[in-house]
Amino acid sequence: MAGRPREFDRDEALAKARDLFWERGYEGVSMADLVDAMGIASARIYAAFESKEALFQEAVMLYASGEGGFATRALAEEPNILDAFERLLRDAVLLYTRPNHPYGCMIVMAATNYTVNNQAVRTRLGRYRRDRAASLHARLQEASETGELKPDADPRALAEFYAAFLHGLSVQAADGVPRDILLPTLSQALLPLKSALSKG
Amino acid sequence: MAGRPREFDRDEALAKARDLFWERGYEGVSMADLVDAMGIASARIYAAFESKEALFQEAVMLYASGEGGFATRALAEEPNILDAFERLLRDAVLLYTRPNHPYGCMIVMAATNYTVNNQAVRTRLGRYRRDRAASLHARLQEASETGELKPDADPRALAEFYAAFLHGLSVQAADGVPRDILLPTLSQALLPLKSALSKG
DNA sequence: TCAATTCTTTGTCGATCGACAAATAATGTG
DNA sequence: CACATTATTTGTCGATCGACAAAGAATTGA
Repeated sequence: MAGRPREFDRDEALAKARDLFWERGYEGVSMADLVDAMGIASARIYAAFESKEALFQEAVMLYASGEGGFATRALAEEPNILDAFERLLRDAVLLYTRPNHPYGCMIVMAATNYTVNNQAVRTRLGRYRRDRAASLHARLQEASETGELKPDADPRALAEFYAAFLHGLSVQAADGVPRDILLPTLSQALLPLKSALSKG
Repeated sequence: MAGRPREFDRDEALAKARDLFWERGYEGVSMADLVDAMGIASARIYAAFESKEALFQEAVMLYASGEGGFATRALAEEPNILDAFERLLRDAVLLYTRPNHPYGCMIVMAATNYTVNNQAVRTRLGRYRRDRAASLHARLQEASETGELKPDADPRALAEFYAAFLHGLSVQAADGVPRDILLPTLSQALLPLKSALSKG
């Protein structure tokens, strides 16, 4: 276990790949683009990351465990469900409209188009999106069972409503809708949850 | 002004191209795919439609003036704003989850990823999406001025909220979320408008 | 009938796609 | 030191991309 040491910073290179995929999507980024952005020859990329698809996959995981994990964090850390959703939505807008970063959510934007070869890439991101909807549902279901929500509240409908809204925020942001336009939509978006609360 | 008559049905061929672009997006469809789906040689496609980009453009216009025009129709035909938005959202879900058709909205799905060459395609669809948001805004603004909405209602925030939700519905549908899951989210989504109504 | 026009057939073009082979260089270990 | 191991350099591979050139076929109008 020795060998010549790697001369570039693997994490740095991965972050640059993530940003490029985030902005243009899997198929919008060519190996030549990656060579330019990462600053290393293609053979080195293959040696370090195996393939374009594996590199993309790792870049998505970096995103999901970093900035992209805001939903998981808000749901886990906020005991009050309204606080959780307020924070979650606010963090989403702030991330999707962050200056000097690609607009929108990487997991929503990076693989909606797909050639036949790359259907697997799209399907996997779709699964991530469904996972997020499922975690919203789980939190709302829990709130329903603990009495945080009214007995007649519909956790599933609320979950899919917020999942849809989150995905839509990403499209809006990617289209250049600015932060100060998107933030005021959140008080609208929170009304369904508020009217499902027991003490509201 | 004569010449050999065209042997294939141009409208039929265009509709097939629309369906393919709808399902896989601009860059997800190659000329070879179009040749297969439309059943005509590539030189004939170029003779009839000029280029892949022009064909895509025309396919988008076909979609927008057909099934994709549900929002325009609902806003124009329903005098009551709540009726308009109820119908608009319902039509969206029905279209996006229509059996034997691609899922989701063509204008939302067909060009979110883009290589540098095709940035123009993406930008144009983004403009269409902004136009739809603008038409929602116009209708809400009108409702505000005629007193259909409360004086303190925020037409812009409502418009961007519904634009985002519509875009999100498309992502959800494209991920395979079924119609009977998406329809119950609409009563949630209508709450913000209902609470902005004057007589509510 | 023939000239002008338009469509269809056939084949191919240069560019780019993702991916790798082979040779060389740099490390730790024995 | 020699050796095994891993990284880098350099060049290139076959496949596919969108696009079109050239020639033949079918139509209308003169």
